[in-house]
Formats: sequence, structure tokens, C-alpha cells
Amino acid sequence: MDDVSSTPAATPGATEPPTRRSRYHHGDLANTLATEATALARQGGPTAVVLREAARRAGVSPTAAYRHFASHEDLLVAVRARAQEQLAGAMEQALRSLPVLPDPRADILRRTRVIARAYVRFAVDEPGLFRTAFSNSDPARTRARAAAAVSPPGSAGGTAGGTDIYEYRSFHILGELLDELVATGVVAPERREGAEFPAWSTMHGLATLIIDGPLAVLTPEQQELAVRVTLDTVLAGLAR
Amino acid sequence: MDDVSSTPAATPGATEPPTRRSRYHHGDLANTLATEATALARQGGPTAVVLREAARRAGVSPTAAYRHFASHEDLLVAVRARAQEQLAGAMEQALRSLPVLPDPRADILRRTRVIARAYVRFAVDEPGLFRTAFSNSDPARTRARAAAAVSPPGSAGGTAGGTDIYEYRSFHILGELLDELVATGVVAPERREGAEFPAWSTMHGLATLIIDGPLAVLTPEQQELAVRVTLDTVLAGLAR
DNA sequence: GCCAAATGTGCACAGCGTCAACATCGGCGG
DNA sequence: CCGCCGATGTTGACGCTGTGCACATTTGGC
Repeated sequence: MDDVSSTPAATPGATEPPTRRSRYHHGDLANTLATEATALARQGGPTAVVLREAARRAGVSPTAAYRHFASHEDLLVAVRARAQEQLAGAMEQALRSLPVLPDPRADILRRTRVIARAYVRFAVDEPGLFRTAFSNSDPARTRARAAAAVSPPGSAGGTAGGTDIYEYRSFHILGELLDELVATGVVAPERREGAEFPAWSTMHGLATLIIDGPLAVLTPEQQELAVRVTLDTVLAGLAR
Repeated sequence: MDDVSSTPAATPGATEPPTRRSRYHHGDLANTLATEATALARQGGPTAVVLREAARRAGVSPTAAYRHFASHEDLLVAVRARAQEQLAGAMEQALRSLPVLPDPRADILRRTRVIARAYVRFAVDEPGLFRTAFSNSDPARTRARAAAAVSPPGSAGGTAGGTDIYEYRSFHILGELLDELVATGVVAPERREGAEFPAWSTMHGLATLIIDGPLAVLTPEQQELAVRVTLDTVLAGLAR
């Protein structure tokens, strides 16, 4: 399938796309392994990411993976990044195929609904990837990250420190959306600060409750209703 | 009963008053195993629940566990139930130690804030248990559960089918809270239907984003702010 | 008091992550 | 053009896991 590569150093040279290598040295194993591992995550979530199976699918011995990933956890980190990227991609894709409405207020409102729906839809359509995107195997890691201070949760733009919320592209998209909502007068300016929290929490909570939690028992129609009610509520809460 | 023990070394609790029999073969292993497994989940989350280790701590052979749990997944199910119970217990506990305010409106509002805060606090204080409570290893299981239809998401009371949202005690608590919010005129009656979705999604989303997601980088103070802003927003959205 | 059911043990197997030692390739200096 | 050396891949092994099978022990009902 089409996979969205997220490696910073993209292959600049000419390599055969149709994967024709039977040499002792496999072309770019790192990328292939991450891709295969992502495929595993897609069906089965983070626990389905097993290094040996990824190596098997890449046609390589298990230990070969260790030339490119320090550990299983390291491979999972790469898969997580890809999953995050696919989520953000799904959100942007939903926006892309959207005609612009004449009324800017109606336009931004609809885009907001579309984005929220895309977020939840991605979770429902690709639960494995979604779970993986927000998986956290090592608690210590999270604590360590928390040590790095970040800027106050105000408007987008100024951030400090290497660990940044905005490294999550989906969060960035959300921030811009909120700015537009304020600009068009839908959202009260005095409610802009920290508005990402209720907005994102709502979408994310709904998505996880549907795929992992109690709301899984809802029929698709009921889930649809849940999305609508939830979105309306948070919009009403942010409205001026 | 849900004391947060501070001694990770010895037996982590588990008082069994009923069967006071002499130590014949072995006590009620099922309970002991579940307790030990829950202790594992507490530090390390669902992936830390390993059957052999639980058996080891219970002082029995690994296969002994199979007399009480059909599989590792089955053991995890038991641990999940315990984790859910502890979450609900923490919420109720937070309410219990709360004096009643004269103004019913102020009272229910404060209880709402306390409950939401307790939910997030439990996730932060006991990330392992919280993650376990909402873990889902087998996608097929979720799909199967979804097959069982439930009643429309309206007011509490009428539900159909064995699989019920309200088997989650925390959800039940939330429903009653919303009823009171309507009764005291804080929440518009016409917004009552499906109000559990935005309310719970918000709390749950915030909690998971903090312990597993991007919001982990926030300082405790910033997390506090995030909780407040999020709660205010959803309350404003539900208000009449 | 005996026997069957319940409960716990030992052993074994396959699969996992990972390490150490060895094999092979490909690019660079001579 | 050649040889070498670092990057890459392989084999084998270790300890861990979940789990099935045959066997040992306990216990409650007759």
C-alpha cells in the first residue's frame, strides 16, 4: 500500500522502487523494517509489533534489525512516528477535498467538524495505528520528557525546549484551526488561551472511548450521534 | 479500601476475610493471582502483566494459574475489572470527603469539578492501572462486543443486552452527576441527551493525553490549568 | 473410608528480544 | 587496480514468555 515515510533523510539517490534486491546487503533495511512493523501495528496495535516478524517479512535475519534499531522499543518509536504522521495526513486529506464556502464563518465551522470527524474516523478505521500512535510502553520515558519545560499553552508560535507539543502535527493543525475560529468570531478571543486542551481532549477522548472503551458497544449510528453532540458541546463552550 | 500502598515489596494488600480455613493446599489462588497481577499492572501497565511472574509471587507454579484462568488474556480481563473498580472507587472517595455546600447549585458544580479532577488525578497517580483499565489487546473482542446493540444514549435507566455501558461504574457515576446538574438548572435539559459523551470524552481524553500523549510534557501547573480550562469549556457548552 | 473431582507440579515446546562471534559486501586510500 | 576496513547481514545461543500434557496431591461427597 501507500505508506507515508517520515524519515528526515529521504533517499536522494536513485533506487529501484519495485524492490528488486537479492543481494547480501538489502537496500534500505531501516525503512523496510519500519514499514513492515507499521503494517503489523496496523492490524493488532502496538503489541503486534514484533521485531522478528518484521525482519522475517523483510527477508532478513532477526539480528539484522539491530544494525538499524537499538532495540525493539526503538523500532516501536519509529512506528509511532509513522502512525502519528498517518493520523495527521488523514486529517489534512479530509480538509483538502473540501470546497470553500462563501461565508467564512460557515466555512471554518464546517472545516472544524470535518477535522474532528476525520480524527475519530481514523481511530475507528485504523484502530491499530491509532493505538500505536498514542502508545507508551515506558513510563520513565514520559516522565523524562515531562522534565523538559514547555512554553505556556497560549497562542501558537513561541515555544521553547527541544521537546515540543507542536512536534505533533495534528496538534499544530488544531492550533491553526482555533486561530481561524477566533478570527472569524466563532470562538471568543478570551477563550483562546488553552483552547487546544478541551478541543483536542474531546476528540481524542471520544476516539479512544470508542475503540478501546465502553463506547465500543455503540452502533455506528450512535457513535455518529456521539461525535455530533460532543462537537456541538465543545463548540458551544468556546463560542462567544 | 483502595489505599495507595507505599510498600511495593511485600504483599500488596488483598485481605480475604471469608474463607478462614487452615492453609491446606493453597488459599484462593484465583484471587491472589489477580491481586498480584494487578500489582504488576500498577507499575508497568497492561504489558507488565505477566502470568508467570504473578504465579511466582503467589508461590505456585506457572501452570497452576491455568486452573483459574483460561489464558493470559483471561487474567488480564480480571485485572482490567479491578483497575476499573479502583478508578470508580477513587472518584467516589473524592466525593465522600466533601462537605455539602448550602447552595445546591454551587454544591453540584463543585462536586462536578472534584469528580473530573479525581479522574485525571487517578490517571496521573496510577498510570499503570489507568492504562490497564482501558487497554484492549484483542480487537476482535471489541468488535464482538459492538455487535450487541444498546439502547439509545438518552437518559439513564433503560438499557438492553448483556453488554452495557453502565457496567462501567465510572460511567454510572457520571450519569447521575449530569442528572443533578439538570435538576439544579446548571445544565440545559435539552442538552441532557447524550451529554455523557462530551463530559466523559473530555475527562478521559485529557487524562490519556497527559499520561500517554503530547500533554505529558506539561508541567503539573500547566496540567492543572489544562484541567480547569477544559472543565470550564465543557460546562459552558452544556450550560443553559 | 474411598473415590472422583479439584487443584497444583514437572517437563516440554515454540516464539520472543537480545548478545557474541563470524561472514560478506562495498567504498576508499594506496 | 587492489586490498583493506567499516557497514551490514547471518548463525547460534541464552533467558524469558505463554501454554499443552502427563502426573501428583488434596479435598469433599457418598
